[in-house]
Amino acid sequence: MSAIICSVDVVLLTVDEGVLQVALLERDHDPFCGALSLPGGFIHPDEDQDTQGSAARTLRDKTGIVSPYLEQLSTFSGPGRDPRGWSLAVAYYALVPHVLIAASARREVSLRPAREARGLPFDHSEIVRTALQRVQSKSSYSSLPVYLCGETFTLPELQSVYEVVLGESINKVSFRRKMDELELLEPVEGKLAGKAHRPAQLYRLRPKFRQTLALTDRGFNPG
Amino acid sequence: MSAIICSVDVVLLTVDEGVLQVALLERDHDPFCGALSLPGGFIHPDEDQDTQGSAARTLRDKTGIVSPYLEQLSTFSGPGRDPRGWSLAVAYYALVPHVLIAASARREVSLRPAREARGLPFDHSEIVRTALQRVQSKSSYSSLPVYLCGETFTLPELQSVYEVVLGESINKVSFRRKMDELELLEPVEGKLAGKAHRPAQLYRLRPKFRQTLALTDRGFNPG
DNA sequence: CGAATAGTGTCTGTAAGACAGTATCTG
DNA sequence: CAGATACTGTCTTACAGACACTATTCG
Repeated sequence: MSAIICSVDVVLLTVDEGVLQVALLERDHDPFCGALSLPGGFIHPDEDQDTQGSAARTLRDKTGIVSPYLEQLSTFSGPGRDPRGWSLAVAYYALVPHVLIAASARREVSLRPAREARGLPFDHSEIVRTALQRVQSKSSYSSLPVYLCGETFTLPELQSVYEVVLGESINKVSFRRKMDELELLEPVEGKLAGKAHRPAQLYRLRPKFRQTLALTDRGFNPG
Repeated sequence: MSAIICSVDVVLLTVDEGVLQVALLERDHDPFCGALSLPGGFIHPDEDQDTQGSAARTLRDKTGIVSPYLEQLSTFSGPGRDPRGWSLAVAYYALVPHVLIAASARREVSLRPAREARGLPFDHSEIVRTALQRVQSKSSYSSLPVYLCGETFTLPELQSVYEVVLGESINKVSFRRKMDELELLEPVEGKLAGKAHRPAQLYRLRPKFRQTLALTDRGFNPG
């Protein structure tokens, strides 16, 4: 029961430029001073109600972002992941619309294509990989990707976010049928004018799904 | 970063008497001396390669069982869950066939119906609840329940285990079709004589699935 | 009107559920 | 042979995917 280094790390994901991006910060002290890494920090028992609180606090303090979606991913541990000694990190992942990052993220935050994140310090590359698997898997049978959209969005936008997350294209008719059955969305007045074509209907999350995922039995299958 | 109590807890599940059972131990010291609780213990940085190692060691030392399936569940934390102070427990769940418990479990191990586990010390009731949800959910689209069967088993036995875990009955034809498609099992010589009727074919896990789950797209649906 | 994107109607194929049949054991 | 359980053949139903059609905007 000697010294265990207890920390949290957050994989903050967003979709920009048609790609899943992960938020990284340049470390300002050793170990790995100067390297880009996940936002993370020590657990503060005096301050935090639990590790979820530690993650929310760390994310807010280091990136400026208060994420509407923050979920525990997994706990990583062992003698080798931190040169300072045996350590334990409870990892979380957050999903935020890109507009929120543009609006409130501190300038130090760097976005990098998440699937190309390699060579990060500690075991952060593995944590990012695990987060991507979880988000991809969970998106295949739930409404998780709506957290990557803003307040309002169109169905083609939402489908595109699903396709980016899942890494494969989805049948349009099936996608819309499924969205309809889930009764997840409600139309919002005001259309989104595209560039120079038929504008799409705007939708928003129904209030009852603000804090809950909608689940589907059979998933969004490629097509 | 003051003192954080770091431990692991294991939810050991098995199917007996047609019910999911959880293994509990009587605590022999405070806090909660005398109460039935999950097998758990402190992380030993000098000894453990990671928390998975801590969980395997704790399970072996306290129950005598070496589980073929042990997976991280979630991490529970906060100032209130342990009267000694701010604590963090990495929870794991293990699935073992009942014959293994009969063969190697220490006499102190008590099995209790898992869905009725309430009033356990710390937040162990919540941990058990979370484990049940995870196992149920994962069983609906994977071969997880085979770990609850012994080396060899019949299809009616396996289906019954699925039904116990999922809490609902499964269409027999669909179940067998699915098992066939997954190419998960191979027949074994020697039939299992039931009580007084047609004996069922014995099967075992194909070697390539010893360490891997088989996944299905659409799940085992009730019927 | 043409181009481009949004959205829909409908056919088809696939896979799951229901049901009823056959197979094989004990006493 | 009766009873009980194991296993299978096949029809029906439900849902996902394909495709082609209509709708609406801009220039």
